[in-house]
Formats: sequence, structure tokens, C-alpha cells
Amino acid sequence: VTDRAKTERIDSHVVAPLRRRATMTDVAAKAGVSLKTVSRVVNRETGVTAELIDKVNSAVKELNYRHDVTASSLRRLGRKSLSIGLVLEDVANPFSSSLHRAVEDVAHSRGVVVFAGSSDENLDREKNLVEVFDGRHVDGMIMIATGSDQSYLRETDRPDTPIVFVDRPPQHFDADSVVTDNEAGSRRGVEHLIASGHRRIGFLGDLRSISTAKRRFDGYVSALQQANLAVDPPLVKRDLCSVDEAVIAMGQLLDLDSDTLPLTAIFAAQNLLTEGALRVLHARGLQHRVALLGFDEVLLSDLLRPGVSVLAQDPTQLGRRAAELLFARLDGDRSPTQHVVVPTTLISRGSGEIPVRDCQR
Amino acid sequence: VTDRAKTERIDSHVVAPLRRRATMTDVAAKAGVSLKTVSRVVNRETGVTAELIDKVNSAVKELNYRHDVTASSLRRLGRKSLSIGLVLEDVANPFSSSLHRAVEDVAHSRGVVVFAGSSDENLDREKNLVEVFDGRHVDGMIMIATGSDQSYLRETDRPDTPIVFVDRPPQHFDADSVVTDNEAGSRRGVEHLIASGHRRIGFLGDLRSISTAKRRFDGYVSALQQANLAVDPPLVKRDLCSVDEAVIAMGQLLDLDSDTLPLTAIFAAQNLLTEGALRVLHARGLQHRVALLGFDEVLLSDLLRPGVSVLAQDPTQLGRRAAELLFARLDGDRSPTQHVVVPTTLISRGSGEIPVRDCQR
DNA sequence: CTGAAAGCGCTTACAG
DNA sequence: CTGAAAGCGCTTACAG
Repeated sequence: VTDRAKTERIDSHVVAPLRRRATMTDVAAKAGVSLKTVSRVVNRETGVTAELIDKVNSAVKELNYRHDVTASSLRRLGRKSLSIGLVLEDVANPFSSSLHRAVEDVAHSRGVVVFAGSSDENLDREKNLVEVFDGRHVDGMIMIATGSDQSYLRETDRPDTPIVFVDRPPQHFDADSVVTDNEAGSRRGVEHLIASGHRRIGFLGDLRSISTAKRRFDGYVSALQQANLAVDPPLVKRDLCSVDEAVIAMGQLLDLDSDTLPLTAIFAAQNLLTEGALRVLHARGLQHRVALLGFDEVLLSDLLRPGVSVLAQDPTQLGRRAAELLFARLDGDRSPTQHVVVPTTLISRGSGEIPVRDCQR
Repeated sequence: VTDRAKTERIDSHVVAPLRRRATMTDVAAKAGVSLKTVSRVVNRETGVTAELIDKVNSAVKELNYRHDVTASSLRRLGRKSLSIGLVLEDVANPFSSSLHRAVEDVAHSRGVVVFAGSSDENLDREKNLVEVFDGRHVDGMIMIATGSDQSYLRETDRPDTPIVFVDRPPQHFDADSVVTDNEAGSRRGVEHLIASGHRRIGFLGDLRSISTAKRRFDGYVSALQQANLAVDPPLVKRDLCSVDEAVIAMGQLLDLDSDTLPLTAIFAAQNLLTEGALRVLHARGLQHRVALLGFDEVLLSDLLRPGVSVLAQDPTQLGRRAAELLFARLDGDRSPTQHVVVPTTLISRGSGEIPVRDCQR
């Protein structure tokens, strides 16, 4: 008498008998074939008589058999779980969620499901997500990595699961990546402001531990230097991680000198920071007197007056290409590590084209 | 000689030996205890000597053992997989992704991971997601259900997995739900427009197969009737599922009569439709001459001129409460089905308060 | 082409 | 308190 048979006998006296899900054994019994033949048919292996295939398929239908991916992956060589893990900064951030959707679309077309989680730029949370995903035998992972050192992923005994880095390149770890052209994009954006005559350009930046934030700052510095302009420390605000922090920083920039307007343009190097800058400019009625260029798209920003000029990223393409790279690895691609760079698009909507002469003191 | 031993022996001649992840058996051998004792320690069962606990924990650390949740759930009674499935309309929609984040937060605090997927309001995709989640033995599911009949979830042989419906109540299926007060919210919104003197109020609505869209329309009708106003069919546009479709519909409403402005206010019953309406009003310069009230929040809409008045939903609360209900069920709660209703908040920012006298013909 | 046996990593049900 | 055996649902490796 098996454990389950006992359980069922007991249950039937206490509550309604549990409708047990049909297993391959049940299907085999009903079809009058062996378990292994059922396995062959379900997995679409070749070399089974048409007659047996029919018998099995009928039994599958009749019993409403559904394959147990979890159990099958236990013994299967390579242990494919048909799932991948996705580490995002925050599943609710528009950039992250667009990227998520693109990954989902690629995975879905291959019958693979996606676990997604938010790291909140917290290394412990990131490590926890990686551990959890590993513990569930994900076939691979795509991650927006926090911190400046991913060498912990090489830890002995981590399963040999391919990882693709998206949005930010890996550091101290060799793996494929798909990132936006952060430095070149920023440089181009700041050059665009300089071309309108701006000389005093404020900078709002994310945590400097985030490599993209660093690259975008590098682009800002590089454009200024190219134009023989000095980087003026009071005009630079970094390590901002929320709209609220950007609002405070933006206020401080505008208050630097109460008599004169100390800066005529702002470069906001991330979408939440652009929102913070916008809120302050509009609150003070300065939206037509301080130029603003944002890195990353902000929803509805084209309907504002002035429209918000941005360097648009393409989160959908980032996600799609990262997923394609990952599945190529899972399909056995052993070629050298690839690093894909996706360009930004400068979208002029008005705020980034306010000429310096309209910026009164 | 086991399968694995053979595999390793062969591999060692061909490639570098695969670093195999440590199993409970390895830990047991190293700690000099039985497999079962390791299992007891790892699962924090009571009644193990402190001495053995120490031995096991040392071995766990030394071998970097990580528990295989997948394998453990195979034999475990109840088969808890410590994962839940989340069916959203689109993981990239701001409403969905905020809800997702709230669910993640509750799940994360309990060591549970979340599979999320997009149904795109397509019943086949939804059914596919449910099947996939079931196939992976999720412990429970939270879903924004598409369609008007969820009785298929009762299908014989579906595992007895609790489901909580969020955003839309279940139909022909008995389960917990957490929904916004759609009808009352809409009625209140339309009454608000009527209070400013509006008599010709256009309606932009989502697919009428979606119950929330239906309830919001009911609220619109109810408010008009209360005020002895007729529902004028040409002013009603439904079954709109994207910004683009809303743009077209909004254009048609404004073009209904080329000499006079046939309507003075718009009630947009969903966030994408509000965006569509906004785009047309701003493109035609009518944003100060047609009142607009939206259902659901739209990002940055407070910075537009006029600010966009909305009936704000609370996706975070919807997600949090749905997750709490689900985990209560998983913890054994057998009380009657609960239906939680979350109220909306009317936020006046200008567009919904344009008096009818400012809406020139 | 088909199937009986062993095994994946773990838990259950039981015995000592 | 501890452990040896059987089993979860499936695949592997093999024999016929």
C-alpha cells in the first residue's frame, strides 16, 4: 500500500476525496501502455507508433493530464526548468516594467515563464533574489545589477546558469550585456544645451554606485570640457534616488544665488530626477526660463508646456535583445561574450531648446 | 554505480568536471548524520540535539548547500512551492505594475516568489498563464481576469489552488476579490461634472467585456439619470483598448457637429483613454474649453495646464490586500468568500472643474 | 519500437 | 531523538 493510497482512504472518511491530478502512470494505465511510452509521446520524442500515440493522446485528453514540469526537470539532464529570473530595480518603474514586458514576450514565445523581482538598488536584496532564483533552478537570469562588483556571482557551487546583464554592464564578472549608450547620449545632450548658448548647466544624477549614473556624469563632464567649460561643483547634485530627493536638490540649485539665476539649464540624468526637476520648475513658474533636458523618457512629458526634451532610451529593445542573447546561450551558443550597445534618441520638444537669452537673471 | 557517478567519470575525461551543487546527501556524509537529520535541521523541525544541529550547519556552510525547493515540494504534502502566479493585463501598464509591486512586497516578506504574466485581455493567453502556473504548482494565484466567465477555473482536475481576483470580481466562480468601487466612483465623477453645469458629457470606455468598464459606464448612466439627463448614444464611445483608439474616438466626439461644440465635458473611464483624450484636446488647443475627468491616475498629469482631474485608484492597496487575502487562505482560512471594495479619491486639478460657461460653442 | 528498473533531491511514514 | 526505507512524478540508461 503506497503512502498516497493510504492518504486517500483516510481522506475519504473525513472530507470529500481530493480530486487528484492525473499522472503519467494514470495515463499509461488508461492507454494500456508503459509509463515510458507516455513520456515519449508527451515529450514528442520520435519513434513511437502512430497507434500508440493516438492511444496516449486520447488518455491524456480523457484524464485531463497536465505535464508536471517541476517533476520532469528533477531527473532531466541539464535540469531545464523552463523558467528564467529577472532582477529589476523596481517592477513598478516604467523603464523596468517596459523591459520586463519585452523579456516576457521573448520568453513566452518559447514556453518559458519569468520570475521578476525588485532589488531596490540594495545589494542584499539582489543577492537574495539570485539565491531564490537559483534555488528554483531557473535556466538563466537577466539582471539590472546594483553595486559595482558582481564577482560574487562566480561563487563556487553556483550552478552554471547563464546571466545576461541589461542596462548596466557587469563588473568583475564576464557575461553578455545590453546597455544604453549612456556616456555618448549624455555628451550629446549636454552639447545640445551648450549649442543653445548655455554655459552654466546643472546636473542631477542618480547614486554614483550605479554605473549608468557614472557614465552619464562622465558624458556631462566630457561635453563641458570639450567646450572649455569648467565643471562647477555647486551645480552638480548626485546620489539622488527619488523624485523627492530630486525636488530638494533642484530647489537648492535654483536657490544658489538669490539675486541672479545661477544656472540657465539642467541636465537630469534619470527619469525620476527629470520629474523632480519639472515639479520644481513648474511650481516656481520657471519652466520657460530654465532649459531642461532629461535622460530617459517621461510619460506625457510631450503635452507639457514647454514639452520636455529627452534622450529617449529604448527599454523594449534592451529587454528583447537581452532575452535573445540569453536564449542563444541556453541554445548552446559558446561564442565570446557579447556587449550590445543601444543608442539613445534626442527628442526635442521645447524645454531643451530654450535659448540662453530667454533665461533672464 | 549510479547514473550520476557514471556521468561524472565520463565527463572528467572530456571537459573539466562539472561543479555539482551539494545535496542533502553530501551534507549528511560530511556531518556524519543521516539524510533525515539534515532535512530536519534545514527545515527547522524541533527535536534535534544542539550538537547535531551544529554539525549539520557547519557542513551546510562548508559545502555551500542550498536547499532545492523544487525537489522538496515534490514529495511534500500539500506540495507548497513557495511561489504564486500573478495574471495581469500587461506587466508594463502602470496600474498593473504598481499592483505587481505591492503583491511582490507581501510575498517577499514570506519568502514567496511571484510569477507574473500579461494576458493582454486575451482569454486564451489568460488560460495559458493559468495552465503554466498550475503546471509549476504555484501555491495560489492572483488575477486581473479578462472575459465575463471564469467558470473554466472550476474544471475537474485543476488543483485546489486558491485564487484571489483583483481589480475585477470573479463571474460564475466563487472566490475572494479586491476591487475598486468603480460604479460609485464614476457616478461621483460624473455628478462632479454635472455640478459645474455640464449637460452634454461624452464617455470614453474600455472593452465592454471587462466588468470594470461596464461598472464605470453604469456609474455614468446612473449619474445622468439622477440628474434627469438622457444618455445620448453618439456621445458614448466604448470598446476602446489603446491610446490610439481613444484618440480616434475623441476626435469623432469633437467632430460630431462642426459648427457647435456638441459636448462640453468628457468622462474618460480608464488611464490610457484619458491620455488619448488629453492628446486630442491639447492638439486642438481645447484643453481649457472642454472639461475632462479621468478614471485612474495619469502620471505627471498634475503638471499639465489645466491639471487633469481624476478619480484616483489605489493599485498598491489593491495588490497588498489581494496578497493578504491569498496568504490568509494559504494559512488555512476557511471563512466565507470575502469581497473587499477599495474607494476612489476624487482629485480636482482643474480640468474637471472647467465651468460650462467657459466651454464656448 | 517498447518497457522494466533505477534514479533526480527531497519528504513522508514508520521503526527503533 | 535518530535513521532506513519508500515514495513524489518524472527521465535516464539500458535491455529486449
